[in-house]
Amino acid sequence: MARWAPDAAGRLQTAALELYAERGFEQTTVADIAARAGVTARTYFRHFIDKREVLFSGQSELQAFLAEWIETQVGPDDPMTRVIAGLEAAAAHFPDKTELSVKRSAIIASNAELRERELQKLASLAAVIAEALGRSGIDPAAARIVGEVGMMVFKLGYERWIGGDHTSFAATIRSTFDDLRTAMRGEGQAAARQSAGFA
Amino acid sequence: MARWAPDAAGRLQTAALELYAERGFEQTTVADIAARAGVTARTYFRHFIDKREVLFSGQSELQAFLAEWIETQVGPDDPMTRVIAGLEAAAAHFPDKTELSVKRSAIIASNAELRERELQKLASLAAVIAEALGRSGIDPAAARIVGEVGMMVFKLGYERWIGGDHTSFAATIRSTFDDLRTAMRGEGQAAARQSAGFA
DNA sequence: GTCTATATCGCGATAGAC
DNA sequence: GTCTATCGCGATATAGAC
Repeated sequence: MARWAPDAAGRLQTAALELYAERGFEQTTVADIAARAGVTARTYFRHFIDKREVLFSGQSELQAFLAEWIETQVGPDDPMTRVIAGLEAAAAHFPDKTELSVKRSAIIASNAELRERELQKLASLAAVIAEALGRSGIDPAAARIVGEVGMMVFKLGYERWIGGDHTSFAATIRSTFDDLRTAMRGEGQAAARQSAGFA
Repeated sequence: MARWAPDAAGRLQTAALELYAERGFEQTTVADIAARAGVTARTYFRHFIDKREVLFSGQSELQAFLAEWIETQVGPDDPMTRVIAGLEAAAAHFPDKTELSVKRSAIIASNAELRERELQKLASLAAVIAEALGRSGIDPAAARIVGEVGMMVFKLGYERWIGGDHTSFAATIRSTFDDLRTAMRGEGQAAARQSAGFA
């Protein structure tokens, strides 16, 4: 028999999610989490850099998938189209929406520090998209913008998906992007100004 | 004579900026900052919730200005146009780019915790824009999207302004938005797919 | 795994402003 | 007198060093 129970990281994640849900993030100490997972606080910090990070694994898989997808596409489509298609593909591979994922979102929403970490992860997603586009030969400034837009669509789409109805994540991404395009298009005054020679 | 030197908060901000620039954020303790400002660490925490917050005042003025501006506009322009115009107006009221503001940006860029806080402030800006639009009768979902876009334009524009050439902040905001519109419009494949019935 | 720095916050006291 | 800014002390937990 092994000296330690396997998958300490997994047990820590489960313990943390449970405790954060039960008592709230601030009322939970890292020592509590470690105890429930059957390890010491020191071991916790070997697996996760800080108290927040337990809730944000998975992010790196998404980033890797997207970067790979963006760089291996060969079509003549423009960067924005390519990134949104990549997000839809990634969304199709997402695990189903479970009670736990909803709970996780609620925990994050309830605490400022956790919301900050989530934003940092999203910023990192934007950077990954921009870098992948850059490696595909897209101009860096344009890549930066498209990375930000892609990230925003993912953020709003995820939010809608978790909070909402029963549509698939991929479909939610698509409709979010459509709504964004509509908002950007502008009507009346805006259209007039634009056709008057804006860019 | 007053019992305490006035403007403790201001002295704390100055001291913090100096020390963060001299030794770096992590190498500076709150006690150091307080000492240089002539108060105790306990007093520091009465003015700023945590070690990072000293670098992010000013944000609330921007938010108040924008909310006010958005709600008092009367033109028939669509929300996106209104928000960008508001950002340009706010940018026109910004203090000049000084050595200190550049230094402040460099400090923030050099530390992950500070970048997280900056993102949180920007998220709060997006929320403020969305709420102001909501109070102006705009549909909440559309307001949310426009808030996010406005925030992004501000973020990218500020970054370009601080990092770049000699253009005014307002002009930088405008050209950033133009670039965003160009990226969103999409060419070739994207245009074809769109006219094939996407939105 | 142990040791430690320090960020953060609660509490009670103090002194001047109004 | 009440209000407000500050101090000083003490406690706890995160996070990094050794």
